[in-house]
Amino acid sequence: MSNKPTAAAIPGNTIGRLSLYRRLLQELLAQGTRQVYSHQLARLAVSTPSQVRRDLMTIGFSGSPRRGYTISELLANIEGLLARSIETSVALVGVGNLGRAILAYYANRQPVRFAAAFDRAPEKTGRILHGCRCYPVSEMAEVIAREQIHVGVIAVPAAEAQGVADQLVLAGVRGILNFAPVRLHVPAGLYVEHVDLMMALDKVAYYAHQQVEQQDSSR
Amino acid sequence: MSNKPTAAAIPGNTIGRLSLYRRLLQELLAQGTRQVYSHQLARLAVSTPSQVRRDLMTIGFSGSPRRGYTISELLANIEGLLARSIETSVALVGVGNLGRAILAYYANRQPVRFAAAFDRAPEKTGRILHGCRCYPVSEMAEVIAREQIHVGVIAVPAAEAQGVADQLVLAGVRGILNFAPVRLHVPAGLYVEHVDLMMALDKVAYYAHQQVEQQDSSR
DNA sequence: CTTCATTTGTGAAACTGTTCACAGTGTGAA
DNA sequence: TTCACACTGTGAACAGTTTCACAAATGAAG
Repeated sequence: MSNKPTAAAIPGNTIGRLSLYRRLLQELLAQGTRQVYSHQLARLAVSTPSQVRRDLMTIGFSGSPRRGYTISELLANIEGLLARSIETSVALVGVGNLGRAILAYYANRQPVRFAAAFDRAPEKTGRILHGCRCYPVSEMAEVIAREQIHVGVIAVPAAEAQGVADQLVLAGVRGILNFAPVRLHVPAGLYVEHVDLMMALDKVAYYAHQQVEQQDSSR
Repeated sequence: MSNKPTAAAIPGNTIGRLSLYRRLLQELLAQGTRQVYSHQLARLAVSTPSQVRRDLMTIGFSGSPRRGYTISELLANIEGLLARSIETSVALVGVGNLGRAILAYYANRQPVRFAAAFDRAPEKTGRILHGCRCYPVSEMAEVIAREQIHVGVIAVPAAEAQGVADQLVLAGVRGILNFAPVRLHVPAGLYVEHVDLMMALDKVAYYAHQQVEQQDSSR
């Protein structure tokens, strides 16, 4: 039986929170804490104890009553689950303002390796930024195959994003993180995560403004 | 009756999609299209016709059978709802790599006005970046009050984010867009949107890798 | 050894968001 | 003017997620 039943599909929200827990647990461990209760982790994550327990239950991790969860074990568990990221090499496409900021942001954070960057502009290629070599887009397929890259990060203008995505898919990438303000069409089964900055700001503006109105109307 | 019943709380997901529809509709209008069907908009948004119709129903907008939705009307409707953003001034805190990229990204996109930026480092203050003046953090309260800023964007290192959030709240901001990899604690009623780049990449890496495994196990 | 306080694990309820399916309707064609 | 079609609007089913509430387990204290 090579198929562990634990390996069922974990919902995206849960994966997101696990990523957060990992960071928090790393900090706690660095501070010398050994054990943690669901309510403590919940406070750090700005969540609820129930939610934390449910998430840990989802990944099949157990604590013990009265003692809580052993941080080192829990951390190992979560890292084993997610951060094959360690084994996952990533490619960045688009070395503009945003691309460079992304590179800087992820540089030297543990579980990520940017194995290559790509840009159309010749003056950007050939250099090494934050430990990541920049190639011309024409070499994308070749480099992605050679470096065993499974994830692509798109940080190009909206108009070029779909084309880049197509190239990435063709090159064999299995997941895409897209910063361009367009929805990407990809073959079924491929995973795409959109980070839509415009949408994010619109949401904040909407709710912030709504509050102002409620305040006004309650005079 | 000053309270329009339409003004009920619209769920965050819907607001997000409306933001997307707005962009798509703007493009369509620029191309000279006048009318659009739910299934067309759905294809552009990589969504479903049902979802589109439900969203427009949520904001109380009606089309007509066989004709679809009139783009100009729909756009006006959505903009009237969301993009009080036009009236909402925004402040950026943290003018590092990410902060500058954010500024560049939003600069000259219609419904956003970055009225001020703040940074601790003296060598960054006093300049004007992408049409946005940079002040020292000590002047935050004053500038935010003067410029009627209601939204703050946080792009500082994790360790400083909570402190900055507290200052923003104190200065009277009503919504926060947070790029720092920490969960912020704010008074109830204030809106916070987190853009967690680490989490986003973890999600992609997880699902991308899972795919690889499924492929392998199905030999 | 027993009791008590505390925390986990989890079935079930409640809630939220999405999709279905079809009645109703305006439109263009004849 | 009538007809048939292709669309919208929406109640209701469905799916997914979060929260509740409580039994079971554990360690500490007496």
